Amino acid sequence: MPVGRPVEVRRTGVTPRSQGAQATRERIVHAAACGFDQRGYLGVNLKDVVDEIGLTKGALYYFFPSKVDLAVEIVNRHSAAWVPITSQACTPSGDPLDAVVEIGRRVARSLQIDPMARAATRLSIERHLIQAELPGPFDDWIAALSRLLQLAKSLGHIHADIDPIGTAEIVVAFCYGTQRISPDPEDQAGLVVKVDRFWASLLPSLRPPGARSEWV
Amino acid sequence: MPVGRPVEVRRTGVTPRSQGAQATRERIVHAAACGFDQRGYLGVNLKDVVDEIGLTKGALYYFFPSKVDLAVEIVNRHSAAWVPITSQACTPSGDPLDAVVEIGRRVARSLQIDPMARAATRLSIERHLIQAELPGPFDDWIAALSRLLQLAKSLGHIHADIDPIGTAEIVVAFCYGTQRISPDPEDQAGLVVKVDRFWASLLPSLRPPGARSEWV
Amino acid sequence: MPVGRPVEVRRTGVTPRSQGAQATRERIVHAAACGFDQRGYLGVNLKDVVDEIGLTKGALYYFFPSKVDLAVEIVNRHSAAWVPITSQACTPSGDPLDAVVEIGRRVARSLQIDPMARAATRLSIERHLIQAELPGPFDDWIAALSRLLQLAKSLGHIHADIDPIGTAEIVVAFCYGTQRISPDPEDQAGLVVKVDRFWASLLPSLRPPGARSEWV
Amino acid sequence: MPVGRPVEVRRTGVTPRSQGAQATRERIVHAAACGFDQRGYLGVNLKDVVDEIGLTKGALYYFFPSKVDLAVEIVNRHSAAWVPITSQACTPSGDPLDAVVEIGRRVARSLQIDPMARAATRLSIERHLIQAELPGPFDDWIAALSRLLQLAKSLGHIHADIDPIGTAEIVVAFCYGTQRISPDPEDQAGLVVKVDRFWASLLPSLRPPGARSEWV
DNA sequence: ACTGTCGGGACCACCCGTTTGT
DNA sequence: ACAAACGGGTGGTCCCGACAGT
Repeated sequence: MPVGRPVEVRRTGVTPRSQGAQATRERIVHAAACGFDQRGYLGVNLKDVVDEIGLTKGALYYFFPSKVDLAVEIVNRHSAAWVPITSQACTPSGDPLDAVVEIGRRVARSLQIDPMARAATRLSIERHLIQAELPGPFDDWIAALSRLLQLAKSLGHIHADIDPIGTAEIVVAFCYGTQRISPDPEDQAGLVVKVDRFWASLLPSLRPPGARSEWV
Repeated sequence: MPVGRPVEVRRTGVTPRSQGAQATRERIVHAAACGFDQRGYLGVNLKDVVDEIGLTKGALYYFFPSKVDLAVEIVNRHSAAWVPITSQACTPSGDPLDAVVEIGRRVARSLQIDPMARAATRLSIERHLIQAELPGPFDDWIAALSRLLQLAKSLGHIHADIDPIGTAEIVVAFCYGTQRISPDPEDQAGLVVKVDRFWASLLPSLRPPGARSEWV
Repeated sequence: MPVGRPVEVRRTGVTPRSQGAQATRERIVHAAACGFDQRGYLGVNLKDVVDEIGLTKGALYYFFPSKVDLAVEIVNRHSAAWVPITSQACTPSGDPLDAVVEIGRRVARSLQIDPMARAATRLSIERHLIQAELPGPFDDWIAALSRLLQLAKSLGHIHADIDPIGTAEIVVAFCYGTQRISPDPEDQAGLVVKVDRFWASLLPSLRPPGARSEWV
Repeated sequence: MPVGRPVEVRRTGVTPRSQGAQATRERIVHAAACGFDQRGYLGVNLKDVVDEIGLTKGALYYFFPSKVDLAVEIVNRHSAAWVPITSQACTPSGDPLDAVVEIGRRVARSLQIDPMARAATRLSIERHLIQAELPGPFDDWIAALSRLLQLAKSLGHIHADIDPIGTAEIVVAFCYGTQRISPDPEDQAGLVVKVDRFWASLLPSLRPPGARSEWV
């Protein structure tokens, strides 16, 4: 129910602060996302979130009726943001294997630079601790990869005995594991680099002899 | 009255009466480990742990003065248990690459069947939420893999341009990610299978042309 | 909804709504002071304090993040309240010995009628049980008395061989001991009377022959 | 060292450890008394007491069914120990005023060197925190002083308008206050000195003109 | 008789998500 | 949008007791 709000506000002047209200809401979501990313759902307490941005609990509650609503908003927002990433590369033109790699790079970059993306994936994985219906993590990503790999297989770009779903899961698991295993949470700069290295190791065994692309 | 200690009360001479106490302590550690594995450090509350095994907070306090002591015990116990796993395969005899794969299988099996191992790795990764000095996760595992890969490289069993440390990190990240990403925490039965599939995908690109082993 | 604040909600312009809040805070401090006075720091449990004034633990936590904060507030408040008592009588005009007696009477009256004063002195003395930097008890009182006695000595109002500091300590020790030794904590009505009796016994031996004042 | 336990031990040999048992009991009482003296009844926890003397809670519980029993034992032991102090000086021979002073010195010395005495007085004063029937503090001391002062008055050794009970209370209050007010609990070495100084200040105003004794 | 192991249960300070009035 | 207050926990502490060894 917090979502709706007609943003058209439009002059009036009666609600002079609703302009800054959206910004405030944004700041709340961002601060909460940083917390969720680093300490998880249970590790975040709302007092710290609002203290960090100079607000009070009342202000937070004005925008989000509860803590779970905050989590839901972050996850939903992330799902929406990832739709283009996982879908746009699925064009029939071009090598589907290149699309697979490209999607991986985009996801890695997103996780690397966007605390919201990291928070959303973490919240998805911790969703059994949150009393709300949250989507599983990486579902659409795995689906997109599977489709592309299947396509590549039918085109003969990868070995016939490759399991698309299994391979997709390998990729996703590696990516998530790499992000979470980092000893220093701030040192996630190398995620894209590591993903590239991963592909460099994996691709040769996917491709049948003779195939070649700009990767590796 | 607890459960039925199956142990035959062997008179080893070591603390005769502590037999039942040790069993109790074991039950506490096990229950706590299951909780930490599934819900993380913050997601576990001690009341539930002791309720589950029919004890009281007082009993728990007798064995573990605090929650962090429980976590530390679990992590230390796991570190000790993994030493043989990560070290014994490093014999000079045999293909080091086989040793790498074998270690991975053992680790995977350990994570698959042993809640303590899962709890310990999770606690290590969450160690910034726990005020105690906890070792980083998988440190020794990565070290062992790196050494073996370096050895394999010097023996010419893998490509000359393979980065041992980077590859080791890939393996570990994949393994951890696979374990954590599972939608159903109980359905971790497939971990070993997935790891095998992972190796099947990765090994061909590591080996130089002509090399062959019983794997793949 | 708590009780009925009797205060007439004067629109002084200073923090309009904090009117009731200040009153609540006052009630908390007062109830806590009564507890500390009668049962000491460890003898007070916060639940009883808030129950007594019809509040909840949350309300207390809003004003005082911890029990020690409550103690610190009480001690600080008392220190501030005693400054005029121990300093205002130090005027050059008049007999310094009269000032000494007068200060003693005021302190006694304060301890007799003000639970906060009693609580503060008790907390100061128990300060090694409280993890906070608390001032020692009666420090300023002893200092003021010493100064006055020194002055009286230099004026020849008391014997030349009187030790100002030692005498000041005697007075203070007597006063504190009398307050604490009372079998019935409620029957502290006689403190001023006892202090007067004390002075009646002590003064004659302080004064050199021939000196006289309105006391005794 | 307190009273005089019959040390003759009872040959037999059937209870070989009862020798050390009494010593153990003594050590418990002593350690507890030190704790009660410094931190009060509530400030002492039995675990620390037994840890300090290398025992376990079970051992303590064997000797003292509960914490209050420990306190009661200490208070009773002290009461017995003080009987000679407060009574022996009441002989008709000699100046009763000297006896008053002498009693004060003995009490002061006892409080100064004997943690058990300090603990007992403190426990007596805190007796409303302890669910047990404990005697009030200093009762017999005040009674003895009152009697002596009354005698001195009837003998004309002190002013006719001196109130024996009131003066006794002054002395006791001063003594207790001095002991408790010390900033450093270990620095109670000066108690006897301070008491002497107190008498030096007080005695001249008690004695009628012309009286004299070895004091002051 | 004396001592230690193991465990019970109540309580406490503190924390924190939430809500109301303004 | 904030100040004020709620209330249900949570981890931790501690006094105590039941036995089991010596």
